[in-house]
Amino acid sequence: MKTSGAVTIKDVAKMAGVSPSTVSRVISRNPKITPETSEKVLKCMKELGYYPNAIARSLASKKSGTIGVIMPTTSEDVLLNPFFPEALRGIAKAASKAGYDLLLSTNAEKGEELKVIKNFIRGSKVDGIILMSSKVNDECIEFLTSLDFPFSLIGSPHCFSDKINHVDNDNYMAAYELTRHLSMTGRRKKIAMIAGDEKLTVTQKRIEGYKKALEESNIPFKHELLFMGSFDEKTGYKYGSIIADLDPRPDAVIVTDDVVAFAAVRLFESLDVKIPEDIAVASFNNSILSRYSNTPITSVDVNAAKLGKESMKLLVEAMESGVRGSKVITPYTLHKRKSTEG
Amino acid sequence: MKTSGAVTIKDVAKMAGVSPSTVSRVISRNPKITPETSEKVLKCMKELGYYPNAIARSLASKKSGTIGVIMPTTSEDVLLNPFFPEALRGIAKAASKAGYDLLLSTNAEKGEELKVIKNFIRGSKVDGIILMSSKVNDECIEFLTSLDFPFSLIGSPHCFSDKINHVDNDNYMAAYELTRHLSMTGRRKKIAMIAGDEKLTVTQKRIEGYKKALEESNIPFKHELLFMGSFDEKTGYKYGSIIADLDPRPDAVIVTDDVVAFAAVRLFESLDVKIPEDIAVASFNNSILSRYSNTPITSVDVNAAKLGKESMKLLVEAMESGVRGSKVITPYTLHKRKSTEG
DNA sequence: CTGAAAGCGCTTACAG
DNA sequence: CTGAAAGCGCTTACAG
Repeated sequence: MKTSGAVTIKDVAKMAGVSPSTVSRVISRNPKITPETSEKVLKCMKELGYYPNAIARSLASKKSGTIGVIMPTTSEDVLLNPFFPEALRGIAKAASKAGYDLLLSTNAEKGEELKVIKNFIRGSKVDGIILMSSKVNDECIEFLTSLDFPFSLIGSPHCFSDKINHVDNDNYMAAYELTRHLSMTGRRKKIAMIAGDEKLTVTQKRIEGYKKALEESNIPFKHELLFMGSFDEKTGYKYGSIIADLDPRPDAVIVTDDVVAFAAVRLFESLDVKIPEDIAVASFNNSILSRYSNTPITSVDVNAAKLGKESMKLLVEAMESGVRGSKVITPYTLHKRKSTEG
Repeated sequence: MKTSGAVTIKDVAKMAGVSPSTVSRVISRNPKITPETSEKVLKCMKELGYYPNAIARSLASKKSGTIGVIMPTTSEDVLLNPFFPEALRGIAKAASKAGYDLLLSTNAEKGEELKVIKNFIRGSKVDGIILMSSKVNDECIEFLTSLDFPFSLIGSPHCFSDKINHVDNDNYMAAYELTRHLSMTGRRKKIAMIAGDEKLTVTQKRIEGYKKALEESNIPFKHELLFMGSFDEKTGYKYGSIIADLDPRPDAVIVTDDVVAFAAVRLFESLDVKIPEDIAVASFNNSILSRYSNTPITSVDVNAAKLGKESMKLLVEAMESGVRGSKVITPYTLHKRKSTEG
């Protein structure tokens, strides 16, 4: 590691005529230092072009000033979907404000998250961790909880939610509202759902909200109208075509992500199934696709950047004040568009 | 920093009946260690649940095993555009393979990149740096070069390119080909261009390629048909409307990014300017928008993930073998779509 | 308010 | 092939 001249605390101390301890105290703004000495030392630091060695500092102080960010492994999630970059941006901004660096998980292989976390923590590389997605029975959550290591979660934990700092939208309500919107705008026959990976807690919440809304609309829930897929186009084409072929055909479908919804819409249109006349489509994430598609798609904006920002705030509280079990619910926004017009 | 038990090298040494030095050598796979001792030590490490402290290791060895990734500051660039997340993904995968962690720049404010870099380097936090975008007269490049600190650049440097490791597409050729494609499909009147920030080297290259193609097509270059904007929708609407109003109206426009192109296309269509009949549109980045827009847009895929991956490879060579001035040109792919049909 | 000393957990010439 | 010792550049009780 080049340190460009490698001016150390000793050099500064010598030049300022004080001890290294004093210089260290000046760096950490210890209030006991007299303004005069502080000023003197600061001047020498500037003159010598001194930068504290963060690594040495970490070792001595047991604090790294760094946050580990664990992204989901499957690259599709990250690439196709603006959610993760947006959330990451929110995290980065908040981290910068709070004075933390971000260490990214680079686990190329699926299911290596726990390994990465162990490496981060046991290697003393991070003071806290942000988990960017939330699975059912997540071994990472379990591990971090058992260690009482500071972390926060984007999404909702499957259990022990009163012990885990997390930030989420009210996905139950969001799905409920979306489904109700469909039934209120005249879709009362069959409302299908294309959901995501059932291991994700967000999937479960949305399914619950969907069911509840059906119930209140007196539309019976039917298993054969609930499809589980991934956050990709293929899922949209596949289930879109199945839905289009059903007899009687559903008059609405709620989809868990815009990319999927968009693919379904394209498929419907290719079959000359009209949107919203023949079938209404409502979705999540309010990506650029949903806004600007040929047929603009009704979508729920989950505000990923806000989720990221809040997760960082929670983490700071967890690290600095030992807070556990904080829960923040972030508002979502329903954007009604042509795809569900009544 | 919790280290969960905090088993150190000493504990392992004691248990194995060897010196800490030996344990250290086992960790770093020093070939001089006999297989027997190595095995014995390894067993003890496992038994004690020992994980090396990466921070301590960094301090002693002067190597951090982490790479600093400097993203551009303006959040728009990162959010609206799949380029950066995709490139980051490529970097992450390659980093993982090479055994490096990734430290992300979290500079919230514009123009803080140099500060972040200094902090990373002088704090000994990183062994190398990847610059994700390339400006003219970039003070970061200058600083890193003057320090001879290992780094690699995504994009092309403005000068000293034989001293700087970088990976780029042939943006000159890409713009040339795109423009030629327009003229070959019958657009011979006026071909406008909406380019990006003129401080970016990529902008300059693409303008050159555009000019060259015009020249070869015997279409005079006109300053008033070259517009400089940002990578956002506003730019597309703004210049799209100006272009639509020109008399005579250009019969084609080449745009530096899909988001911008898409906005322009929308604007044209709102004015009943037909695409591709009245005006052809060609663009860069091959995002989901360009593929699935109402009117699919011809676009150049720059293969951001590949750029990221290659930049990491270059950096590894720079760090481990002292390589400077390597240059990798990554292939692009031109996807011809309806927006430029002849 | 400041300094001397010990220590954070490793690595690495230097001996042997 | 292995060990003892010094050192990486800080921080932090402990004295005074």
